[in-house]
Amino acid sequence: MDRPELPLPQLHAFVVLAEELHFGHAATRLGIAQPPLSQQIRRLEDKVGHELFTRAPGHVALTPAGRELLPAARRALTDLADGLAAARAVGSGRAGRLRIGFAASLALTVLPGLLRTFRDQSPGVHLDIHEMTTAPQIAALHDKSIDIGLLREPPTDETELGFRTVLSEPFVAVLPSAHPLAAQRTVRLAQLADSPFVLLPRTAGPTLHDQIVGLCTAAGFTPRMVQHAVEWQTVCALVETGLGVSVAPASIRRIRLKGVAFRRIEPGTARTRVAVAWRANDSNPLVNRLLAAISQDPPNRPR
Amino acid sequence: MDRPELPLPQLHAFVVLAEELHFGHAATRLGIAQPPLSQQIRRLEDKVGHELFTRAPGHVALTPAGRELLPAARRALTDLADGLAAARAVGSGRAGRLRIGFAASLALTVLPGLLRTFRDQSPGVHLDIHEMTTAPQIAALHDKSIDIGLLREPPTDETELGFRTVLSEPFVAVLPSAHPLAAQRTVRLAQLADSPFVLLPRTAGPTLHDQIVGLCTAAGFTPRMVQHAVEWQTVCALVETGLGVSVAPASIRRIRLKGVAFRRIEPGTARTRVAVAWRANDSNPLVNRLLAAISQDPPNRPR
DNA sequence: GCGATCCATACGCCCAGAGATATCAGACCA
DNA sequence: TGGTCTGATATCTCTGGGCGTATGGATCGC
Repeated sequence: MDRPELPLPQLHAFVVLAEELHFGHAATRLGIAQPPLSQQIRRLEDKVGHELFTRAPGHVALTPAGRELLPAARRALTDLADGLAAARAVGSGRAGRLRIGFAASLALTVLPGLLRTFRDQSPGVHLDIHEMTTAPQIAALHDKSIDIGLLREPPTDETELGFRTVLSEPFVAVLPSAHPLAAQRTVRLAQLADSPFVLLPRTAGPTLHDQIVGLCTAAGFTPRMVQHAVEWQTVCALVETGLGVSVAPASIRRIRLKGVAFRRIEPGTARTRVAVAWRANDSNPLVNRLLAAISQDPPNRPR
Repeated sequence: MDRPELPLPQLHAFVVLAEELHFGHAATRLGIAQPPLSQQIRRLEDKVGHELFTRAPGHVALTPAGRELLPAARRALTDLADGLAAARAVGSGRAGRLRIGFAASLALTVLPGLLRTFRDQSPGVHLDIHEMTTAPQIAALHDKSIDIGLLREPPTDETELGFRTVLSEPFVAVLPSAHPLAAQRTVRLAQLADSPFVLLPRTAGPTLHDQIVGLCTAAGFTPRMVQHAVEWQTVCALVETGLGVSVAPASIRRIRLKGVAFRRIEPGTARTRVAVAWRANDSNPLVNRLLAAISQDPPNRPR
């Protein structure tokens, strides 16, 4: 690509004159006097090396060379105007694309409100949402395949990522309706000691997994795993079949299955945090806009 | 169309930097020092209103806004470079389009050589050739639907057109082979006084028509028209059928029909001129190139 | 900790070009 | 023939920006 030879102001004058075919009118449209316009055209013709207009008195017309240059000039000007507008829209966060990873358990709680709030504020922004568990979200943030993560139990050793807790919720026991404990309003964790467990695999989200196992350990037993499933939806389905019980964040109450009962765990002091995560050095203004949307409309309780 | 906000040199620098993603290398490619490049980018970012690159030490990358602007900038630059090259090619006569009207009788004589010469000199030029008689050529030159005319007997009262004679040729008698006069090597015009005539209609080319009729009148008779035809080819075909005789420019000897004889007219003083015609005020360089091609390769005798 | 690398900043030079006003020249019309 | 319209020319001003050199500051690798 060579260095540009034709200044844009002259091309603009050229295009306008080509439309008006009248120096006086074109100058008026350009907001300048007529002599400067004559100069602009003259300079442009000097650079092109050929006349672009024939000036018969009372009749200005394009030469073949001018006819050849006109569409290119027009395209260049509109391209730049459009490109500039688009760049400004993206730069100011009025448009663009934001890739969001989210934990499946949030699909029914924090995610809908967040998306609605953000879309209202930034209707021009395209949102790509990808369901993924915590660990893949961290990796995806690092390799820049997502810009925002909505995840559980953020790791504490991530210096390049920012985290902000958006929700703190207790745990619930997930029981088949037929389970004896389902008759109680609340459940103490130790009562689950003998039941087989269904949980997410540790690789999906080690922190949350360790937290749940830790709770059981504190209650005096080691949970006996019979099955792993990568989505809470699946966990509930497995519980429904009577395969086992589970312990899960309260959000999953939103998953309504006939044969599954959710029971508050006593004491309810242990809580799991849902956080939004982003690259600390991300200059994309949409990231900050989304964080602002979260602050403005905090989903601070499980609904 | 608004006045352009982004200077092209800055956009050029932007595009190069977006390709190199390295200020030093980009500056070298642009042939300038590094600080000026930093300034260019800075000024461009000021005008856009947003950063276009993230400058992490050792790692320059486009922002979303920059990614949005880049294709538009690239398109604009290539469009202008291409448009400028095309305009220069057209302006210098290396490319473009030339519309030529020509009399059908020249299709076998002056036209082929002229086209060959011109195409050799200006291979990039597209030639539109249109067969038409003299009067329509004059009209087409005036309304600019052709740029060049090749016609017979140019009118003398056309101030806005330029003419140059390219060929002066005698007349021949066109006879059926069976005609008694076909036995002679030459024919005196008065010998045709009793034969019916086939000619082009006067509207096709009044000057040539009047000239032929004038020759007959000078020879002491008024030709008796039995048929008009708008092409010499047709005239010859009609003569072949024995419908009549004709008087035509010698060029039409090139039309070879078994049953038609061409005979020199004695005395051969009367000649018809073939001229090239153009708009005197036409600034199209291709017109002058074509005129130059004619001067260089004069088709000065009927072949 | 010490260069090396890389980009930003500061400052100065200089010119192309965009703008204005005043004036001229040709064509056309009354 | 003189007025009008149109575009060109002449001349001046001013500023944006393109480029240079010198220097500062941050990060990285050894």
